[in-house]
Amino acid sequence: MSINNESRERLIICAKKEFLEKGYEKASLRSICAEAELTTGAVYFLFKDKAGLFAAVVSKPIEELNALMMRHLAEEADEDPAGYIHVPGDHDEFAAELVELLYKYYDEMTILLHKAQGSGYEDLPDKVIDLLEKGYLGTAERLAGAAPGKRVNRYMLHWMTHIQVDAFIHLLSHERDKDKALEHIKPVLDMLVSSFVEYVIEDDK
Amino acid sequence: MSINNESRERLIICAKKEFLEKGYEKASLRSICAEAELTTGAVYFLFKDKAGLFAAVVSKPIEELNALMMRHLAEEADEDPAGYIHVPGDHDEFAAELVELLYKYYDEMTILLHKAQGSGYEDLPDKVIDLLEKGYLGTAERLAGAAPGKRVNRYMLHWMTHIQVDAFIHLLSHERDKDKALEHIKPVLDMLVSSFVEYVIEDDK
Amino acid sequence: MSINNESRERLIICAKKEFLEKGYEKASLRSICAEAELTTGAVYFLFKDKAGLFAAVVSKPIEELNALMMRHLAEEADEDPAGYIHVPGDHDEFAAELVELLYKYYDEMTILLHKAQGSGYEDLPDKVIDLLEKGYLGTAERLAGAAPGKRVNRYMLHWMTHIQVDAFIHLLSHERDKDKALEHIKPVLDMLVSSFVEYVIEDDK
Amino acid sequence: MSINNESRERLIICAKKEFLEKGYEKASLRSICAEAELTTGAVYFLFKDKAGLFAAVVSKPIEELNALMMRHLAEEADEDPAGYIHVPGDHDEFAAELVELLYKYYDEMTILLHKAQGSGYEDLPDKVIDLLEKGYLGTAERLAGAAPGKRVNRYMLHWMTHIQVDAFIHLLSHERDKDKALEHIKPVLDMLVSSFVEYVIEDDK
DNA sequence: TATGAATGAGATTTCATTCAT
DNA sequence: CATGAATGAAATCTCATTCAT
Repeated sequence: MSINNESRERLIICAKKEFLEKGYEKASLRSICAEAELTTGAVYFLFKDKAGLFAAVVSKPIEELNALMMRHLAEEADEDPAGYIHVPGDHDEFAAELVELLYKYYDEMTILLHKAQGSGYEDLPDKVIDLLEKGYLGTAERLAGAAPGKRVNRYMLHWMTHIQVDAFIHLLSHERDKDKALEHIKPVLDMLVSSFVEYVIEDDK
Repeated sequence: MSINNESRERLIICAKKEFLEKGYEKASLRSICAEAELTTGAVYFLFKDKAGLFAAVVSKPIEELNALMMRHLAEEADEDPAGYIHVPGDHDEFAAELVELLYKYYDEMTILLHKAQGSGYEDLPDKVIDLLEKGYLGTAERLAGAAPGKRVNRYMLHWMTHIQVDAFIHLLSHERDKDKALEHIKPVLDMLVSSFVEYVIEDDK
Repeated sequence: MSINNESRERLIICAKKEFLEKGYEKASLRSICAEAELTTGAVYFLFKDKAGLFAAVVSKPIEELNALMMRHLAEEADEDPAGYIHVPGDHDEFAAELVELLYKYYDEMTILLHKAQGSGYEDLPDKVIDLLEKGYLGTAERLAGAAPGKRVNRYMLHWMTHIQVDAFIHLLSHERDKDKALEHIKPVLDMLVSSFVEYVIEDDK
Repeated sequence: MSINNESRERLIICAKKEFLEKGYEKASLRSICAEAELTTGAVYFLFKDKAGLFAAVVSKPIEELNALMMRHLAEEADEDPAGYIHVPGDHDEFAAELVELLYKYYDEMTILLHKAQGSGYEDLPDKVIDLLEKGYLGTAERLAGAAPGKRVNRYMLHWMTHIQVDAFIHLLSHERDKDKALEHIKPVLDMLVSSFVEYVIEDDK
């Protein structure tokens, strides 16, 4: 890209710190710039505005997260519905990749999850949930279709998708160590997968 | 004394609206007062400051919530551990009361859950989780103690308490109708209670 | 006076404290009234306004001080000019009375001297100096008139009156104990009286 | 850099005027900025805050005053104690320099002496007195040591230092013309120097 | 006598943003 | 590529004062 990435990067690092401490709205461009030994004008030259600076901090993690989600969803669509018969450890691979990503961008994820109010990115979890829910809906319908007298409970589908996402958010908020995180997430996923079939697919009427 | 609470109440109503729209920090005393047709000075006379006004909006709901939690916890402590063997519909009574309360103070609860950043009340869910977790730990230990070769998985205990609380938050955020909410919450609770025994109580080592 | 002096007096006591701590301008009627367990309205009923409350705190000490000054000046006017020939201990009597008064109203005097900015009483020392200077001018002129080739240096007269007053202010600011104060003031007065003759009465041309 | 100090200087000039009129606390940034045809934000950019603006007004005079004091004290320390035997006109040189400085910064000095309450600079005279007193204590002790049966009266030392400083404050407050001021101060200094030896050095017990 | 309610004006400060250079 | 200067709007809060009751 540009020749002098130095100021840009210094600004991103300092912004990350400030956003993490104070949240998007309370973060002060002045403080960020003072820390980066630049003036506020530089932000407007390099990033257009405060929102642009925030985007520069979080966009790469978001893109990688999106890519991972899409791959996960595509794989799930290819799967045989029978695969949803619960086998403990099923989703370990995806979970491992996700955890890897989440902890690689620990600060950025923390900002996105807890410090993004007012930034236009505050609804990332909701977006992820929507995305996943659509994918899971296909699976659930195939499952329900294959069993007579069954149908999908849409509220439970949404909620279970929600707590699945929440499980990772919770993990990130409560466990700073990646390896311990991987240990924690296993029974959680088992529970989620097993409950999915039992509570999302309900008796017709 | 204060027979004439009119201004006070007008202020609370307008504040509720503003907090709901903009969140605690972005809420403007000026706007609130303009809407209530009073000057900002009136806020400082009637409530001490912005925080005091916020407290006036949310304190009653919080107190009632706390009282309900305490009662719930006390009842649970009295229960026979055998009671935890899952019978669908088990916790319906408590759930019903809780839903009743949550929807009675729908706006206030929404504010507390999503719009309280910076107010000193932002950690209400965490506090509730802590409270419940302590109560549930007792139950879980009695359960584990009664079964040989079992022990409590503390991370799962915390997480399951977390998603239980989250279940109600989710409900409030996604379903405006109280009766539908009651329908939604039933299978959720069933799942929670049943999974609790299975995943919180794990094999020793 | 009025039947119920209680509120009035409580207000005066609390006001004295507040003025002493914060000075006239920074003193807050609200704080004073809160401390006195009354409302601000009471001040306006009992004292007209903030200035009136201040006056109520300081007027008695001022009156007594004025009375003492007048007496001192009258006595001095009666004196034989020869009396100004310096005899150490000369003015001890007046000094003792003044010190007595100053320390009887220690708080009030402190307020008047250091905490009265903005109250309309900030120039008390100047007024006292003016008063004394007029009296001393008579004495000085009689003295100069009695000695050929001598005249009064007006600037020195003013300055010496100034430091005489200042001597008492200084005393009050640096010595809380009345008896020690009386010890300190003696050589000061000796110096002042002796220098008076020497420097206020100068050679003609 | 700052070739364009225009706003900064306009602000300082207007601030000086406002502080002189109303004192530090009552001075209004709004008024200052309105007069300077700038917004209050400019003050916060150019000086950090109200205190910073005040400092910008008075810091140079203070530094020069301090430098002069130090030089005076250093010279005095070098002097032969015998030098204290009173020769009228002794200290004229120092006095002349001091008066020069005081009248060069007439407005700033007036602000510092009478309008600085609340600014953190209100105790300038006390600081000067402390500084001088320490220097004079050395002189007084050498003097007392050289004469058998004599000792230093600390209260008189402090008070005489106080009135020395006060003499210049008095001068500044009562005489706007520098040359007349120089005339006035001469006999004052004579009196001070001569009384110093007589009243600060007292008989032992 | 005194209260409780409210005003209205003012205070300092902070912020994102702009723009000529 | 970045600075330095400045804006303008908004923020919370504090105060002396008033007045019907």
